[in-house]
Amino acid sequence: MANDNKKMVEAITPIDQDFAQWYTDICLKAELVDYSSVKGFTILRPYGQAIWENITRILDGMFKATGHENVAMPLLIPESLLQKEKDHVSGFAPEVAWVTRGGSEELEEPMCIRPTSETLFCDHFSQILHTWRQLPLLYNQWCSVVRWEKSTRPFLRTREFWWQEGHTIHETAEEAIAETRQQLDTYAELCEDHLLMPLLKGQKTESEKFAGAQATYAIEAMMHDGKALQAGTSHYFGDGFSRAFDVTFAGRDNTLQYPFETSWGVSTRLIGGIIMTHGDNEGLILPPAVAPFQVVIIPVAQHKEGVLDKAYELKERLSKFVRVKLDDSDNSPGWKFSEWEMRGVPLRLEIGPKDIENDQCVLVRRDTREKSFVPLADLETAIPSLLDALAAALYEKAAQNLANRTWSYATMDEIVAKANSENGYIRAMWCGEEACEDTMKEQAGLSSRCIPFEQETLAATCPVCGQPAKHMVVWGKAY
RNA sequence: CGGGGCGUAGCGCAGGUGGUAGCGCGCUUGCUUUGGGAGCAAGAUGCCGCAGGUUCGAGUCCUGUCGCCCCGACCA
Repeated sequence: MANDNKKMVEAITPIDQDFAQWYTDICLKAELVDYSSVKGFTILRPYGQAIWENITRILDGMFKATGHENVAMPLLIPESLLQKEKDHVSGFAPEVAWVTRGGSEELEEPMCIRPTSETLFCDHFSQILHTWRQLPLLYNQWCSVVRWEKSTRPFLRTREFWWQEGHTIHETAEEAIAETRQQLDTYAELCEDHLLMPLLKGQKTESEKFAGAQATYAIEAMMHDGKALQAGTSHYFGDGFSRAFDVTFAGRDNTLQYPFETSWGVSTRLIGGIIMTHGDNEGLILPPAVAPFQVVIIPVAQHKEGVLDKAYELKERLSKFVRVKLDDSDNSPGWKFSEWEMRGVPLRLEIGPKDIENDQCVLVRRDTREKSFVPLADLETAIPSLLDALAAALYEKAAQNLANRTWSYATMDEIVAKANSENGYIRAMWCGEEACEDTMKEQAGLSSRCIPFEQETLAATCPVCGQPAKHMVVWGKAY
C-alpha cells in the first residue's frame, strides 16, 4: 500500500512496462534536465549539472595527469574551413546549424556552429606549429557543440550537448596511435572504476568510424534493456587533417613534415548511460563517485527537541569525508525517503529521537534498501565501507547483465532468431565487407558495435556471406 | 524525413451536438501530524500555442501556422 501511495504522487513508469518512458521519467522527475523551448535543446538542471561537474572533475584530473592542457576555441566555424577535409565535411554537413546574419547584415560567408572542432584546432595548429620541438601538442576543451539531430532524447541525443574534445598532434604515427589508445583507456577507467559501467572495448568498422578518421576506437556500454551505448570514442587521423589544413613543422632532419593527429571525446551522454545502467523502478541509482550527494540525512520527527541539532552536527561531521545533504524541509520523512531514493542518493542516514537516545543512526543503502543500525561513533568507517560495497554491487550487477546478454553464434539463422527475441551483444565472425554489415542490418536489425580488442575465433567463415572470416565482431542494437 | 500523440492554471488532465473555464497534484495561510510520498480548513493562480475565418457568440467548427513528445530511417 505504500507502493500505491507512491504511484499516486510521483509516478515513474515501471521499467518493464515502457523502458523509454521510464528513462524519460527519471530524467525529468529526478530533476536532471528540463526541456527548453527549442526542440532538442535541454537544460541541465542543478542536480544534472552537479553530476556532470563530478564527471568532468575526475576526467579533467586524468587528462592533466597525462600532460594535457585545456584551451577554449571559438563557437563558429567559417564554411570554407569546415570544407577543407572532404570526408569530414560530408559526414557532418547534414547536421550542422548555420549562422548567416550578424545583426541585420548578411554575412559574406556563412558560419556553422561547431558540431566538433577538428577544423578549428587544425587551423590553429597551422598557425602556431613551427618545429618538432613543440610536439606533441596535447590540447583539450570543455564546451558544447551543436548537431541538428532529427530525433532527440535527453542526454542520449540532443541537438546541443556538453562534452570534452581532445585534439593532439604528434611527430610520429606511432605516438599518435599510442595517444589514441591511451585516451580510450582513460575513458574506460572513468566508466568502469567511477561510473561502474562494464565495457566492451574495440575498434569501429569502416562504416561506423568517425568522418575523416583513419581509425576509430570506442567503448560500448550495455544498458538494462540490452541495447548498446557508445560511451566514448577516440580517433586516429593519421596526417589527413594536417595535409588538408597545411599543418607543418620543421622536422629533426630539417624537412617540412606533417604531424599525426588524434581526437577523442565523451559527453553528457554518459549521464544517460548511468541512468540506464543502474536505475531501477524507484528511480536513479548514482555511483558514489559522481553522486552530487553521497549521503542524505533525513531527520525523523524533526520538530522534537534536539533532533535537528543532532542532524546539523552530523552533517558538519560527515562533510569532512563525503558529499552530504541534510533535508530539513517540511516534508514528511516518508516523502523524503522516496524523493531521495528517486534521485539516486547512494546512502540515507536516518536520525530520530530513538536513535539519539541510543547514540546511533540508521543507514540505508539505495540499491538494496538494506538497513543497518550504526553507532554514531562508527560513521567515519561505516559510511565509506557501505559506499564501497554499494559501488561493488552496482558494478557486479551491471557486469552480470552484460554477461547474461552476450551470445556467440556462427550462423545467420541463430543470429536472426536471437536478435528477434532479445537485445544484447551477439558475437560473430565477419569477412570485413560492408555489404555484410548492411545485410546484418536488414535481416537482423543489428549494427556492428565494434571489433573487440580481445578477439576469439568462433568460426572460419562470415555467417552472412560464407567467405573466410577476418575478425570477430560484436553486433547489437544501439542508442 | 516518414508514422503516431499533443498544445487549456506551475505540473498532469477534463471540457459529446458552439453559450463566456473546471478537476487532481502542487502553491499560500492556519491548526493537527512526522520511523515509507500525512490530515482538516480557508485561499491564490488562466492571451484555452499563434493568426485568420464562420457565427449574435469559438477552448469547442473551418483554414493556415508555430512548437513539443514518442516510435522508426540517419547520427556522440
